[in-house]
Amino acid sequence: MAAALELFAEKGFSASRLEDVAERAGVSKGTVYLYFNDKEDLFRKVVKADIIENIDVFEKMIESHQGDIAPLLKSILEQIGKMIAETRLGAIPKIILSEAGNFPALASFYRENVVKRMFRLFTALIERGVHTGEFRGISPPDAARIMMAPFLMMALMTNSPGFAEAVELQPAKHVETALDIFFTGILAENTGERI
Amino acid sequence: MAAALELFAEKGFSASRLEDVAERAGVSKGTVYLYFNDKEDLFRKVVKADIIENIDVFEKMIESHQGDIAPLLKSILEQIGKMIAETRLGAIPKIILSEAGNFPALASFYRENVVKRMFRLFTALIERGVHTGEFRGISPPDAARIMMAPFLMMALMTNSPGFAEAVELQPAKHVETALDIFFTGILAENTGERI
DNA sequence: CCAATAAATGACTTTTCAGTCAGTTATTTA
DNA sequence: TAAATAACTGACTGAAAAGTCATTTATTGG
Repeated sequence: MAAALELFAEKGFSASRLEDVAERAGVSKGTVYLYFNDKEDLFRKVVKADIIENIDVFEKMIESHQGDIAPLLKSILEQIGKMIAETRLGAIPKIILSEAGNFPALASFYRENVVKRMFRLFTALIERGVHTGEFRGISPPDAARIMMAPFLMMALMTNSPGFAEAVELQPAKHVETALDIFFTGILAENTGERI
Repeated sequence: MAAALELFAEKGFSASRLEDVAERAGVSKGTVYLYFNDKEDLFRKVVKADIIENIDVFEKMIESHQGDIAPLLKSILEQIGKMIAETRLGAIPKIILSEAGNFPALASFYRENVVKRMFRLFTALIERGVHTGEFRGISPPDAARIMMAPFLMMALMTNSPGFAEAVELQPAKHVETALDIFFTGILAENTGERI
């Protein structure tokens, strides 16, 4: 599955030969079919693994959280940034977006269980911040989308050869700047809405 | 070429049958081969058309501009937002990112002539704003990347069925919020660096 | 109006690759 | 240590799709 994720990220799903996946994993093509019904099944299992659990963790963190929203939000985003920088998980949104048209069921699963869930989670957090007066009166869903964008960008670019370099994208710096500009942009204190 | 762009955007390059491109264009498969050497040649020509000219226009606008940077920057970004919302051009970055591994030469062309050029253009503008004191002392290349992210997001999502809806992305609103948060986040006046 | 030329067609050939399975190798159990 | 079982292999098959080209259809010019 790790070999498949790598190859799919590099070449896309359709353009990846199952034999190359097998070779990269150090087995023969036949072996792959002992564990996965077909190529699509392999793709589906690659996507489902490792994704859902992380969201559960974030939801738990949020439920039990007390106090200011910004530090929690920053902490979650920093963790996501680390995950994209240090693992191959960022390749999954890239593959999903590319292949959404060919695998409607999988795309739908991903939209419902990952995209929408993350979006709701961030929207709810920002809403809390707006209610307490910590953030200024922006629309929470709109702000959530803008907040997510630099992370999507980073996921895509670090998994497409040469693109991160083309925009001088260094993960840690990128996350830091994203948080700096976003929070400066929505904190009430910076636009005179509070204090 | 318009038919190809549509189909590649929907299904990806490898998964698109040349016969389907031909059908959508209202010609036969043979006809496609009269105008393009092979599938890859078609892809290359689709990507190169319509992209470069727009950047030339922006560079001209910038050269001749006098006065505050923010309004110019906003105007350029609004135009880009409109283009993504109203044409299929946003599909091109999506296809390029997906297929970068399979077409290194094309990916390299796109990185040099589109990504890097836009990136330099935005970086230079932000730098001017920082120098005049209009923007606070952020790193221009870092800010440029963050500024571009919501537009990349929009290009990808509006060209992947169901994803724009999943995050309630309405192009005009999205652009407006992106600009609002970004400029609030970098204007010097909001962090006390100027007046 | 007809010949010459250009454009388009779609049946055909070739290539590629997902998926199969009879045979081989490794591991477990008695 | 030998039989039984499990894991793996890669040559093979069939389907799908890229790419070809002899033939047909449309356009132009005299």
